[in-house]
Formats: sequence, C-alpha cells, structure tokens
Amino acid sequence: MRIGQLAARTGLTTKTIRFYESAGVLPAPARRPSGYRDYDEGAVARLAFVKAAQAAGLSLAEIREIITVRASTGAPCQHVLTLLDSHAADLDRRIAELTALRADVERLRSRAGTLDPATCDPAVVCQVIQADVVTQPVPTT
Amino acid sequence: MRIGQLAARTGLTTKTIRFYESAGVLPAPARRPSGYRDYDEGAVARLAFVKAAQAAGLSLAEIREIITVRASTGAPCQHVLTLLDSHAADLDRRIAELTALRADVERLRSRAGTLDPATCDPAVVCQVIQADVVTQPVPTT
DNA sequence: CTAGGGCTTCCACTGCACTGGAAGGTCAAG
DNA sequence: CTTGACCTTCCAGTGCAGTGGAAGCCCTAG
Repeated sequence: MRIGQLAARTGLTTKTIRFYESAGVLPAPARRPSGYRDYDEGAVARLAFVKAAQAAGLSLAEIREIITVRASTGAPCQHVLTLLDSHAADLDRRIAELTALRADVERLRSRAGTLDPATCDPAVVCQVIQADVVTQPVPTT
Repeated sequence: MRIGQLAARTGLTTKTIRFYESAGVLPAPARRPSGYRDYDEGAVARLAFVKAAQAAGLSLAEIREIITVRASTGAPCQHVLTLLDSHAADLDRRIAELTALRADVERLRSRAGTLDPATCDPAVVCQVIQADVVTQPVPTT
C-alpha cells in the first residue's frame, strides 16, 4: 500500500511516517517504479509497536534501540525489562517532584490570602511568590 | 557591579544573565563607558524573584508577564493568583497522567514474568510491550 | 490536455531555557 | 608591552517529536 493508506490505517500523518523512517523506527519500504513507497502489513504491525512503546513512555531513540537489539541478538526481553524499570524509577522521581511542586504552589496560593496588598513592597515584583524575601536596606558595602 | 560578579552572587552564568535580559525578565542595566553592563542591587533582587518564580514552575514568559503587569498596573496579585491556580490544575493533570503511566509500565513489567520467551512471536518486536497484539495470518484482502 | 490529488525530496521551524563558540574590545598586573 | 581575565556581540546548536512549506514528479478522470 502507499503511504497515504498506511497513514489512514494507523492514524498517523504521512509526514510522521516518513519521519519515523528517518528516525530508524520503521524500515525503509520497497519502492514502486514511480518512486512511491510501497508498504506491506509488517509496516502496520511495526507502527502499532511504536505506538504501544510510546504509550509506555519510551522515546523514539529507545524504541529504535529495542528494534536494533531484536534484529541483532534476538528477543530483547532483558533490555526491555531494564528499560521499563528505569522508566518506572524515572516516573517515580518525576511524580515526587511534581507533587512537591504542587504542594509549594498550594502553599504560595494559600499564603496569598494572608498578605495585605497594602504592604506590597515596591522593591519586590510580587510578594506572593517571593514572600520569604524581606527587602532590606541595601547593605553598605 | 559587572556581570561576572552578579553571576557569582546569584549562582547563574553570565550567559544566562544576558539571556534573561533578552528574554525580558531582567531590565537592561546601565553601561560603563567601556560598554560593560553595570548592575545595582536591584538586579540581584530581580534574579532572586525570577528564581523563586521558576521554582514555582512558572515559565520565563509567565514571569515576564507578571513583571509587565507589575510595572504597568501595579500589584499583579490577581494575575499571579490566576496563574498559580492554573498551574496547580496543570500539575494535577500531569501528576495524574504520570501516575497512570507508572501503573501501565508496572503492568507491562509484571506481565513480562508470565510470558515465555519461547512463545516469542517473530512478527512482533517485543511482546512485553505489545502483548495485546496477537499476530494473525495476514487478512486476505 | 488539464486539473487534482497523491507522492517525492529538502530545508526550516516549533517550544523551552539555555549553552557553545568565534571574533574582538577593555583593563589591571607583571 | 604583553598576557590573561573579563567583557562585548552575534550566530548556531542542544533535545524531542514532529510540522509546514516549496518545488516538482506520477497518475487518473473528465
């Protein structure tokens, strides 16, 4: 099939499919005499894999690596497990970071209620954000 | 003070400070006859604000906007509160997404234990990631 | 024969917050 | 006088996953 039909069947754009080929996650297909790309069912399966792996949070570089391992040393099980583990750890870290940030924002937000705009220090841009900064007379250096 | 000292006092690089000036979060300072930037204490305070706002998850564009509001219409309280609220909502969304993704990865990870590499389907790149795909004989279209 | 839709390549751009490097000016110490 | 640290500007690149557009070929229908 041509690239347009593959795009329709996978829900991607033709642009994205060509980009995936250049990124090494989709093998270069056969060409028709006209130069048009000619895909088989394998391309549909491959793009399904790429989508599934992306949904698991893997980058195109990681997906490409899994594919390479698969092609050279057979089943990439161990590689994939390691990858998933490190992604899980990564996600844990990021979730913890965002949760802490969320708490910080909440703290700022609620502190805003206790501040009187009248006490707003013109030397500071916004005391809601920077309430821990008390403007002091410039130290005589 | 010159840019190098400001950098030392704020823990930023001179590159970053010039970048902040071009990004509109730090006003252009006075210049010495030599052309060197000449900063006062206000620059230290401003950069502290930028850091605090960044720590609250605000982008440079948002920080610039707060500064602009502050300069034109006075205290940017309402603007800042709105911004913080929408950031909190944003964070909630992203935390939920990452948590769901974390659960997915865990599910894949644990499913890997139940799969026999011997049943590894060569038509699929990796069944750990794509276990829901059962390769079927290519439909005779 | 022409219009159109689909395809080809290549290059540039998006957003974000920087970072690197080149070419050259300034200033104080030795 | 020279060395070296520090400063200036401007341009380009980083990472990620695409997206946009231009110029031009292929193919079919009217």
